[in-house]
Amino acid sequence: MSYDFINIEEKWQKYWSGNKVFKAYNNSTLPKYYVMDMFPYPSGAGLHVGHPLGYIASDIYSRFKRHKGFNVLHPQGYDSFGLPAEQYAIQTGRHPSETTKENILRYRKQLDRLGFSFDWSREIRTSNKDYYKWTQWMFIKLYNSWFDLKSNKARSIDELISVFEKNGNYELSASKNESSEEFNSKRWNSFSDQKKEKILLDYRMAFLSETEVNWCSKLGTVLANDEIIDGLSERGGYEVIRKKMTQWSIRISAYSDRLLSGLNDIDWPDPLKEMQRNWIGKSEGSLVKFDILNFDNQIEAFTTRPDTIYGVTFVTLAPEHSLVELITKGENKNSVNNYILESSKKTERDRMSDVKSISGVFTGAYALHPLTNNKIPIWISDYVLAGYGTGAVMAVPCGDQRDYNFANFFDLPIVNVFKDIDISKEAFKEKDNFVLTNSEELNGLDFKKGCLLALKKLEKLDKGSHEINYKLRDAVFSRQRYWGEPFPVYYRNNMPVMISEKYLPIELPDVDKYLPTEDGKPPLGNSSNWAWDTLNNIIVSNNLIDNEIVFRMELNTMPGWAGSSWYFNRYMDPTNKDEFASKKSLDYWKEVDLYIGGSEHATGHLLYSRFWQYFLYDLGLVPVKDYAKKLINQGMILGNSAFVYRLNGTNTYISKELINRQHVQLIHVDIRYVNSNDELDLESLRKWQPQFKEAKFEFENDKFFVKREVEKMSKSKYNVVSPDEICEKYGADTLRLYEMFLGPIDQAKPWNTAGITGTFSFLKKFWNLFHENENFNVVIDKPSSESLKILHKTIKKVNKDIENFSFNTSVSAFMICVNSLSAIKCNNRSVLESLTVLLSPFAPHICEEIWSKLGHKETISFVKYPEYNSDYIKEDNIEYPVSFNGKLKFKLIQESSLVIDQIKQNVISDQRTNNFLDGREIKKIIIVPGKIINIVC
RNA sequence: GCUUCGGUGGCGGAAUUGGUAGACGCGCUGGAUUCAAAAUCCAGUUCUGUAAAGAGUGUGGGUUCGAUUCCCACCCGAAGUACCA
Repeated sequence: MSYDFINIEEKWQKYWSGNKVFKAYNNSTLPKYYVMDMFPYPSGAGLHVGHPLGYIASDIYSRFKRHKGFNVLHPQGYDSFGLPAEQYAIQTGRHPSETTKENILRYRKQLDRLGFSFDWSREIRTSNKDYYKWTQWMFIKLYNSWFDLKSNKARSIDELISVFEKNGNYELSASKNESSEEFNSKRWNSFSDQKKEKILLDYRMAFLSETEVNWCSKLGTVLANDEIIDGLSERGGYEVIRKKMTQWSIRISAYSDRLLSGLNDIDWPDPLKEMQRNWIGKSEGSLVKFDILNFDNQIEAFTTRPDTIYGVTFVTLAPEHSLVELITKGENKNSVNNYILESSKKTERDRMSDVKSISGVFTGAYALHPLTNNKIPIWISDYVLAGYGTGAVMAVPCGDQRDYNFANFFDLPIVNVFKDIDISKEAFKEKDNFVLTNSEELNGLDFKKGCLLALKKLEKLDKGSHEINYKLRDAVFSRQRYWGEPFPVYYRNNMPVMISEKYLPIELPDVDKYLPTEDGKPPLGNSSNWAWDTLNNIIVSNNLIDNEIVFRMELNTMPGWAGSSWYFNRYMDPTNKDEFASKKSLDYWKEVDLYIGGSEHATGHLLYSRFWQYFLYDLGLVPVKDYAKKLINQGMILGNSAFVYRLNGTNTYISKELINRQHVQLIHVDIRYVNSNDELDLESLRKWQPQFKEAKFEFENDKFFVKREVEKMSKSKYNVVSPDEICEKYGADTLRLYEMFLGPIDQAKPWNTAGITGTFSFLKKFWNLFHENENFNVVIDKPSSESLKILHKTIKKVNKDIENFSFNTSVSAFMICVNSLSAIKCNNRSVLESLTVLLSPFAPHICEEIWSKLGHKETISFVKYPEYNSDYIKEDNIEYPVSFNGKLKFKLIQESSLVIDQIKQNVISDQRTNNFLDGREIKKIIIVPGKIINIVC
């Protein structure tokens, strides 16, 4: 009987889903374990072999935990709102919900084929109204909250209102938008409702404000910072400019500190934590206040180097700084305005590529040095970023290279505050190896002491304060797109009003066109039924808008990260109609124990979702702060692209070695037409694309070779390998094993189909262990000690490897095990049974088949996982000396204690140790519990 | 520039706290089986050398009886980030 993987896999996949084998229950006496994958975006292209890598790893771990007696939750769903579906809708006119459904169906089919143990009864889709109802609900919660800096948590807006009513906002310490207005309770109570609303909006966790946004006109929408790469849009690579727009934002910056310190408590990969730390960008320093000559206003500048305060020779403002207009005087007005205009025209990309050129203009105004009262000029320059710190810099040319360059370029004075340090060529940027000079009372101090004293002086004069600054910006939450969650918001008197939770979900309306309207309104502006009737509490026709009962709705939709920021909680109770998840289910599952996904989400989804969970936690809606205890980033599987060389301007292609400095272009060709020797099948190529039909080819030795290169797998590069082809040819079990065998889970690695024969023949050998001459043949006898040794070595290694997520080495261990067992022709039932259970997380179909052939009725998935017994392995007790330092150390292979005489004998008979002993006598033997033996001589 | 991670055969990659470097797989070579091929099985495969032997984990130093592993300097690669004051 040969290994018929096609039938076996089909049979068991049917069995598993038919019997709901992997359904997880919210009440169980078993300990819980929650394994989650980052849910996919169902794109039109389908899966390639790179996609399932993480799913296979998480599936192995889930199955392993099931064997270990855990109640495992292993769900899957779809992040189904998003731009690609909408782009497709724009091009074809088909409704995104239609194409999304199709794509999901195809994804599901492909996933099912790999034998995953997902509990599909818990599937969720972010674009389902039953789901986004709760996304909208949470948005309302954000809107109705403010952030209290004293208790460092989000609180209900009602509490803020009562604070205002009692004390005004003088004593309040809250995270808010820049608004200078201060009021006492009396004034607050005298404000109109609209005015109150306006003020409250500055404090809400979700707020509307005019902010500078990244506008991508090609995509017709704003983008978050993490959606921009090298100044171009991540999707499409289009130009992005800065633009002021009224937008919803989420006050994620309030959580900077907690998001940063929370990293210490979670088991996430270090590089990823580091990325989040950089993105949050904490820096500690001082806020320095500069009076302005002839004005009442002050310029606040953030600096990390208050010790160099005496080196300040000018102040630079960002062109967008709010004081620029006020302080610019007559003759400077023109040049300043021109400069502002020009820098606002620059795209992100221009600004970035323009880093080296120096530009700026003098405002004509002067600031006063806070300690010396010297007059120092105020300049503007776009090297100062409006979005960071206060948008103002106290320029210290001697200590900062940009200030240095700027001062030299515009011939501004430079004061050297570093004793005996040469700054004639460049600024001195170090924080060590200097003492201060030219700095009055700071003279002779180093960085640390200088900072302390400078700050103390500034504080005394009320000219400065200690300040911590973060790079993390509030997240823009509006998208001018169709395929996203609608806001549960209508506008009354131009102020946003939340629709009551009772009437959720606010369903996405149908539109004819998915592009923004011509007057720049988002696509929802194309809907004729997008108004809110406050009497009946329903969506009605736009014609009925009277601004008394019927009001216009918010036209923007939420960004992609809204739905993905809390989905892990929904899996716990996915069909709940009354809550996003019941308290009982939340308390039972608590958090994700293992989360697997790509590191490309480090500063997007993985930061937003942490924030979102913190927020829910503050409101007492979830029981844990951080939702994922452990996270693993799977590396990408790369494609092995093939190229042909085309002579420039011709339709002639030349084989790889014939280039000889001719001018050529590289053209991707489909890797299916290239064999493992990089030879191209020209006949198939000619049929593939018309340009090759009549093309000329120059051969070397009658063969045509292509150039190979490893790059990302993508349809457009013609290097995609589909899991379906592999399943057809070798089966899902082989694919699963091979993907794990390819290398460490977290490393990027190129796909190479040729290598798969190794894991395929391993499975055949495994199958043959149970079969002899076409018959299933295992015997019940006493297992040989040799077979037990082989088995238990493997059990030990595999258990350890799975716990360490070192799946590639456990596959190796299986291969060694099967080879060794077949070498000694072992067909002992108990040994092979244990091996089958051991292998089943990796190759579930074949193991399930064999399990049933062994006469078991239950599915293999819940059988107790084999544990190793050291008694079977013990043998060579001493390996070799470990270290020699007056003492000799021996490493033991087994923990079992040893007879001292045996050690002595071994030591003396071993030639290597004999050399070390050099004739000396063994005085004392110390056995250390940690497997090490010290021999003193 | 800064931060982080990495550099081991023809290739993907193994190697516990420093202890026989190259497990396992691919590829390659030879052999068996076959009319032949596929498949399968056996043997070999770091490099130099016929061999004996020697060299060898990016480079150069150091610690150590012993270094892929620890320390210092440098080179190269990948990822992230960047007028961040």
